[in-house]
Amino acid sequence: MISSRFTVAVHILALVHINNGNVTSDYIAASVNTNPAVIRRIMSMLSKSGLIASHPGVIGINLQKPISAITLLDVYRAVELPETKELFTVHQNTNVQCMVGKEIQQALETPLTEAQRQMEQALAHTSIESVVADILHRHNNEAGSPS
Amino acid sequence: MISSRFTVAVHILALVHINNGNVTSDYIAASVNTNPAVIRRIMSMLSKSGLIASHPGVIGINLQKPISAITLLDVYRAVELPETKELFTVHQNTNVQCMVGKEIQQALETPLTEAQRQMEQALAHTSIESVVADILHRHNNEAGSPS
DNA sequence: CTTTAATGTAACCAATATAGTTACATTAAA
DNA sequence: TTTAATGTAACTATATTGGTTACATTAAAG
Repeated sequence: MISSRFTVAVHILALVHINNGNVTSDYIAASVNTNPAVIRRIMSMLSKSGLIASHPGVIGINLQKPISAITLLDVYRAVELPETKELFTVHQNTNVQCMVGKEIQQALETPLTEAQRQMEQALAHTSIESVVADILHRHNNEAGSPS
Repeated sequence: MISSRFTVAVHILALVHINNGNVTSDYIAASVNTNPAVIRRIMSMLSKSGLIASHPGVIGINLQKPISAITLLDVYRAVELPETKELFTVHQNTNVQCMVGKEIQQALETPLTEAQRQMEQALAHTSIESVVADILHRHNNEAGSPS
């Protein structure tokens, strides 16, 4: 299972974009319903990946790329797998005296890498801009009369 | 990250197929290099999903479907997400007073479901039969002279 | 019938990941 | 100088994973 850091990070970026960067970690935390330190921890990961920039003592979070150029894949890579890069865990230290134990990792590499690639390509097809557009669209529809 | 139960389960099925079902959990554990109880725990999940059948006191594991009809997706679903079914964790209990907090889960559902679907479809393209064929192929190539 | 050996499963344990929480140093604006 | 925000560390609770031991159940072999 992929942790909720990912969707929280999308939440952060949506708020940053909608408010033109004028948001604090306290404000974001109130929307996410968690602790400001949790938000700042995820912000740190987004900063290290070059998606946002912020400064101590200064209100405001600056997107480092156009919102239309930030995809779900960028966010996923920023907050999940910051070092490992692999979606699937392949068991190691198998018995090389056995043919299956000797070859299983290599035999699985191609199909598992391809599965990960397909998932990542799907994430790459959606920008944060379109997620925000969907949020605004849903909000406007609900804000209208219920007739 | 997806746990190694998945690749261990593939390992189990490969050994079952290659040995025509005449394998014990001790034998499999020696190839995987783990404890027999770990193997039996995963076997239990494969049984509950209808992929294999076995019986106390009896050596032998019976595939319940043709090996060519068992895909990596079948195995993945059997040993991962036995109840939840969702690859991504979406944070809940967000602040509905905020537009983003109110709509974020719905806005993410389509792209995340699609990403999961793409990954699963990729897994569905590879059968255990083809994994075993790859193992045999690699084994035969290496077994030959190194010339 | 008895012995043997295998599966099915429960009960722990250690290690790790996740998310929440508190605290505080650093920084810059008012 | 005061205020307030970020950056980060430390600690905790919880859940997951994988390893381990133990044992009841079962069936085959002798």
